[in-house]
Amino acid sequence: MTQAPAPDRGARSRDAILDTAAELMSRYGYAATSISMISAECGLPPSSIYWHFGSKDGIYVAVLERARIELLAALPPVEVPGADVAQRLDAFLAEVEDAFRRHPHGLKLLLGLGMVQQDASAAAVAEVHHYRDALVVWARDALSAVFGLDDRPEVADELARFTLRLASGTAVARWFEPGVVLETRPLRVALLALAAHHNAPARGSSGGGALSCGVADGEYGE
Amino acid sequence: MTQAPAPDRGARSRDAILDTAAELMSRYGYAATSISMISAECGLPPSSIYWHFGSKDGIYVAVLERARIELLAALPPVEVPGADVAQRLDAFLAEVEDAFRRHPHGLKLLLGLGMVQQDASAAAVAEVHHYRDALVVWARDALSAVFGLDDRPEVADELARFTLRLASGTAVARWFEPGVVLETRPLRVALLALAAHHNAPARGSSGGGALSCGVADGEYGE
DNA sequence: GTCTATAACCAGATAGAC
DNA sequence: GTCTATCTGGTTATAGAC
Repeated sequence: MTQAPAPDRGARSRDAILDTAAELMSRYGYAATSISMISAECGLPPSSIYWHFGSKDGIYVAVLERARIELLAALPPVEVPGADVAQRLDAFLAEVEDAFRRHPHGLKLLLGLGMVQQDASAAAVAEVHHYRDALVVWARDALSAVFGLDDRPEVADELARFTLRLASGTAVARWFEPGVVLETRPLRVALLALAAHHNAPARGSSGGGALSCGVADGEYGE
Repeated sequence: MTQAPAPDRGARSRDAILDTAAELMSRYGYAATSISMISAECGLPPSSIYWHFGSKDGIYVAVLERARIELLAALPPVEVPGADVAQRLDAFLAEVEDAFRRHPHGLKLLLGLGMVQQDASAAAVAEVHHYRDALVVWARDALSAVFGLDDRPEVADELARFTLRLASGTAVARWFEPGVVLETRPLRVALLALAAHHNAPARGSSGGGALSCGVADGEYGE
């Protein structure tokens, strides 16, 4: 009941602006989100928003930076626990699916800009690439750990690209139909088949050749 | 050398506006593309643009409609030729990859709006969904024909979703790095493994059980 | 740090001559 | 069908009191 001495009123306002901006920008995109909209939604006048962030680009950079930090914190650690490939993969996929469901902002922000490369401020472009690069590195390292691909970086890269592109595409689908989730069952089948196709060592699995798959390499092989 | 009697000057202007708008909107998104930009780029004054399309929404609808028609015309026909699954799948993937490479506008327009659902005009929303639905139907029918899934519509749906999401995600990646292509090799492995996982009949293939895959169903099965 | 008020500008859209 | 000129309203951003 202390009557709001509010030593940190500034920080709270800053967060409120950031929350509102993240919500609106991930819904309408950067260009279509105006300062007036943010102001009306969060209650603070435009001048306060400018006091905190300096410019519209500044808001965007701050929003994206926070989304990146939150998303990376929510993603599974690179060293997934599990004795064999199947266990690690299941743990990995469960956590990815969960992060995807609980952090709808992340990818939508990256997509919903409408200004990714051209005409944007250098800081905004840098943050966009920072965000994206962090995701790529995380995916490569995590999948490398899951499949034991320390000595096959190009395979880990392919699995990472595949996973991230499927996740991005699912984020696009969720844009059109809210409620769409990342389908981990087909992704699981696909990742196992891809690893087998490359004769991944499957270190820690029950057997060296266990991942080989007749379909991919045999009858229908390239 | 006929000195431009130009009986179809209107149609040519309309096309020029459409070309410019498609280029700009797929690059910057709908909201960030202004009438002035289109006017400056294509040479015609704003009033001419409004005479042809009535409103900014009208331009967007026309651009999207044309992109949809062009993309669908470029996609492989539903009935892919080929005696067995492998042949049909290869033909299918080759054409999809080609269409993806040669029609960079399509997906970027769908993504780069920043206004997909809310606040947009009813006509724009309808055209966006028309576009998307046409792609979904095409993918389901084509993959159903490739794998012989007439009696397994839910499997065809899953393969279609998988393929389209991977393609959408790749379109997003291409947004960041121009030159990115649709990787059909991993997609091929994944689709075969998914079909095998569902015990797809593989009608027209060399054998009924040929698609079964030890990895997906056996040791690591769910 | 937050507010009211407003400057400077550019957007989408229209009027009407030709 | 195309042009010049313009209206109205919203946009980013700032000034200055509190």
